[in-house]
Amino acid sequence: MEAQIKELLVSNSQELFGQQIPEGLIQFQKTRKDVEGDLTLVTFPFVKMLKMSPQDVGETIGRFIISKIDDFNSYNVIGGFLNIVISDDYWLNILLQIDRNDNYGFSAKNSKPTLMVEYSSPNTNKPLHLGHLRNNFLGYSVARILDANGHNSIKTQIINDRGIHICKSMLAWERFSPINENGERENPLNTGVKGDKLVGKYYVEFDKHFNSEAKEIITQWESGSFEDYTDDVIAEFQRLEGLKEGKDEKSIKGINAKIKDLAKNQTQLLNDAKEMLLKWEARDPEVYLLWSTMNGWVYEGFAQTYERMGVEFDQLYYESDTFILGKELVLEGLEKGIFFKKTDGSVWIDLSDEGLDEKLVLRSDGTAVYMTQDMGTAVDRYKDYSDLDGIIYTVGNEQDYHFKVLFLILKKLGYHWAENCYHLSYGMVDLPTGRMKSREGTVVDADDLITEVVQKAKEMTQERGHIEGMSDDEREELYETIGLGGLKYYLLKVDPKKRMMFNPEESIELNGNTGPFIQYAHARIRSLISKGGAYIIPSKCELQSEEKELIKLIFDYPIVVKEAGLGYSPAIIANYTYELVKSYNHFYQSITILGEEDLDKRNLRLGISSNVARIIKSSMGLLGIKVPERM
RNA sequence: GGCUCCGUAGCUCAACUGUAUAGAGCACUGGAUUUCGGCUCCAGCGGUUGCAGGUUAGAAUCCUGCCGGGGUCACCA
Repeated sequence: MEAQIKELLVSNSQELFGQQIPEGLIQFQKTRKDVEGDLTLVTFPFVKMLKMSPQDVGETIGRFIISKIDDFNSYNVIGGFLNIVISDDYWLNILLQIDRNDNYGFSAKNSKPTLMVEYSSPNTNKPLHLGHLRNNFLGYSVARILDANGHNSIKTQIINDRGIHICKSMLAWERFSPINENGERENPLNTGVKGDKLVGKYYVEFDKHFNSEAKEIITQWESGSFEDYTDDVIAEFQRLEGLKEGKDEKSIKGINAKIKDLAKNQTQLLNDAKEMLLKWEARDPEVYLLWSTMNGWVYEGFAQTYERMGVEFDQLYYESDTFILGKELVLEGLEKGIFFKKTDGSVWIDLSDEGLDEKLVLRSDGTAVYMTQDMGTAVDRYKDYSDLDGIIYTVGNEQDYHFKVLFLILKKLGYHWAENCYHLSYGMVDLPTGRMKSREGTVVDADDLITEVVQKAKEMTQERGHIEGMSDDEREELYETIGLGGLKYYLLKVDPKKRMMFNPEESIELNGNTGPFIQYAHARIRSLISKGGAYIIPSKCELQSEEKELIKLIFDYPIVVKEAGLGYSPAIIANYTYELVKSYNHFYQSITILGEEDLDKRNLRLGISSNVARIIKSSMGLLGIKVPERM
């Protein structure tokens, strides 16, 4: 429609305005709700060139296109806005076409390049928390949105299964886990504790011992006892102590933190963990067995959580596999002169030309860091999928710098596809009390939260839901659908890029801009449809404003899907669906459907309702949210 | 401190690539059911879009400065 007007104006501009007008001048926008019209042309841009008032431009164009295009009924000009009213027949025809289109809103499958979406990628030594929920829901939804746009998405994650942090939990388990009467140490089976939670417990355990050992060392130093420590360390401690002289409380706090770091580095425990990492990289059988056993527990625990969350992965990557390739890439880059080696043997890249600084890519002891394995992983993925066009990394915005560097390194290594790598950087989830802090015990556990919202959904549904005649299994499934629907919607409705506030009470609300509100609308329409029976959309029928409003919204769906894909933003879908539902509820409240005696009108309203329900189901599906038939 | 992101109603969030009177939800106040599912709908209340300049016919949006907040600048991941 817009293209048609543009064409018409450009080709007739001599006749209309006595001069050629550039196409760029013709700008459309949506008509305001309180103004009559279906499409609005902005006339301000013409004013300067044509030396006409915005109103006159509007009148001229309005008169002209009304005479040329049959579907245009009338127009009005308000200031610099030309509002065009399109005929009811046109909208009816649109609805008819949409109704017939089974794949409405979606592009043809595999019509666009293959893209990989990485999300989740948790540490294997901590259970999943609220932040991971945003990450998982986001990544999974983006993958579905990309599929809807015709891409072939490969959902993946990188399992952080190696590194010093893993060795910490392993060491702690080996040292501090109690032995039961059967001579076994704690495991998920003999404790009944979920695997990821158990390993997480030992990571915390490590930290406890680690800190107390460091404290002892500081006490020792402060009492003037320095045997067992190198001159460097002693000198550094004394330098830091000296710095405290005459400083305010805040600075002293900072210096004390540095002293603590220094002491931590002297602990036996950390040394042992480091040694374990070296052994692991050398594939020491004993360490390897412990490692694979404990990781197995974690995976088992995570799998349960993913299952309940309703997310899945097509392909997994393990750092324990890719870090070696990363190391090879470092050697390669070293030969090419992209990286350089410091005297202690550590390898770096100098990015000062790019306005960044030097970045470590390999430790002096030859072990890999995060960057090393991320390089390896990326290259590995392109090896595995020859048609892979790009990778979308769903990772929090605290890693903006990391990805900037990673993509730059890949580019410097000569991988042209680095340009198609995109960091889907999302904001942190804050609690009303502030940021989640493990030390302060404010971390919201994913499993607990899900259980809580499902429980709440159960209470609410038992109170006022329509669940008579449902089996127990069906009921349980419904509670999951509503609880998780609310949680997902709550986390996805906000622009991913933005930091957001998680209010536990609000997240289980059922009114207003919430998942259950939308789910309810769907269930209500489905109930209506089943009572109303089949319908045929009439080719002629006068439209009421509520009906036309809905057809226009339905008509917007494909554009919304496209925009959500281009912006990697489920929030665009969520906000659209909410608008649609609000508009439908208004319609439902003010217009009789089944009681309507005029068959055409009844059919039309059923047709609109049916398509609204279909889009709710489809769009919520893109968010990974199920919608029930009854609730 | 350098780099970077953000400041919109009491609170949580919208506002496409600049455009008409900056919109929703929650909260608060008042209404609606001879009706198809009231987890609904309607109305009211609530704003100097952090501040000050600039660009533009037009700025929440673009530019500059300031104020306030987050993130990051690890041989952590």
